[in-house]
Amino acid sequence: MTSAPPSAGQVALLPARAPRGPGRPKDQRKRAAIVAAATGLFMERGYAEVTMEAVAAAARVSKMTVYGHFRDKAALFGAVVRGVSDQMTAALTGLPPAGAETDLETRLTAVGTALLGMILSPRVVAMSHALMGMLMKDRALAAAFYEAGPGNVRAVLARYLADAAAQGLLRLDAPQAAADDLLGLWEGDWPKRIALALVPAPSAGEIEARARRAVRVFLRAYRAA
Amino acid sequence: MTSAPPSAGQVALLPARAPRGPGRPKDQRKRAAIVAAATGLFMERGYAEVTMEAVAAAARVSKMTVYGHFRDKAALFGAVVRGVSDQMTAALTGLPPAGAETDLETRLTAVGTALLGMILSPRVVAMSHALMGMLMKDRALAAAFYEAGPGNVRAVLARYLADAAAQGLLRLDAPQAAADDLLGLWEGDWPKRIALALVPAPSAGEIEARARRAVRVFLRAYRAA
DNA sequence: CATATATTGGACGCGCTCGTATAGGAAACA
DNA sequence: TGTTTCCTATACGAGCGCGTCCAATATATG
Repeated sequence: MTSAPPSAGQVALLPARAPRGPGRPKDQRKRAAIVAAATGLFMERGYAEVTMEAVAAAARVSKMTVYGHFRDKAALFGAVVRGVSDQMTAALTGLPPAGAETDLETRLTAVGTALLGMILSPRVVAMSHALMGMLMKDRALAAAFYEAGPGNVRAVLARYLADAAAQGLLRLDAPQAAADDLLGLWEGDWPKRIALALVPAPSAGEIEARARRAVRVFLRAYRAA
Repeated sequence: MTSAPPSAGQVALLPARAPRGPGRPKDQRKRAAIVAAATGLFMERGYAEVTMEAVAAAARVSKMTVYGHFRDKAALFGAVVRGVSDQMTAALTGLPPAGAETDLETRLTAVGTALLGMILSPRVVAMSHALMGMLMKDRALAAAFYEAGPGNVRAVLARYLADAAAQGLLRLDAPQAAADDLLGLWEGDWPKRIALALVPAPSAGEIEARARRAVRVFLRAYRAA
């Protein structure tokens, strides 16, 4: 097949085993460089359009080194997915200023601004699209990624809203559904339009304006009476 | 390149010129069969994963006939995009029961149910994803498709909401933005989860329930006081 | 009927990419 | 120092899909 669906074999983790053998150990920085280069390329071109030679060149490494670290293209892609998932979770856990000292509208706007700042970057949009393209062929990996990525965002946001409801700031039946609604309002069809390059990359100001507007609409529907 | 980005050359329209030359004219039914087969295949597999031979076989036609109707793979894809766009517009123009005799909530729920019934079909989800994959490489074609597809949906819905506002049923500043909100609430991240096969194809009941819930939230935010 | 074009089926060249093989040099252990 | 393993560079086999060529046949027009 010209561009086979990656079954994305077992991902080789970075700190797997200590270099306990004799002889020269594998250079983990080269490995990181390979993953970084592959991530960038997969992000902006998609799986099929990226050749292993291009990855090697971008990582300034011999192609054989790439195959030394990863059995095949699918395994490399698996490592990329893993890395992106980890990045997503890490980026989000630090975000929400859980304190209730400031206005809920202000806090939600801040969260939305940060989130959209990540999600609406053209590179990230392109990547998540390419990513989904491959994940659609591997349900197990897809589930793992969704849990670590979008699913985690949903869960964190749902907890956040549930807390606010517990404090009497919101009136909502299902936090999960409300989180869905807020995310839907935040995103709209901007990802589509950005992916198709119908609009330029949104500025920080535009992003904050969109986050704020969506929060206002959301609160009109969910604010406690 | 193994799977080149389709620049999607000029699309050959169906009723272009009458068969005014001497000799045997091209069989337009074969052409239609080719486009239909290609649409189905591109929908469920994506551009790179579909071979011209597969298209020919699915259309029960010789490969040479395919190349007789379309210069190359990109041109065939362009025809597919064109056809899908036309289908979308056609399907939507007949939808909204513009009469104001029934409840606005009921009417919007009906529109949303019909829309989601189209959009959330796993085949359509997969197709729109594959479609975007190629369109991301051809801005002109992307714009044309967006205008005919999602953009048109937005525009129609915005007009619909503006009408309702003119009748005093809604209170909204920007119909376009409100339409965005409603669409965002309708979709949520269901397309993502369906694309990744994390949830089975939604039943008609689930679709209507989702449409109704989203409309209720929307109206809480936008209903006239 | 004569003519021009469409369609078929098979075969094939071309270019591309994956993944492997090989050999020499580099770097980390003991 | 010696040994083991890694890294590089290059070449190469194998497979695959695009697009073309060809000879034979079918089907429309004038």
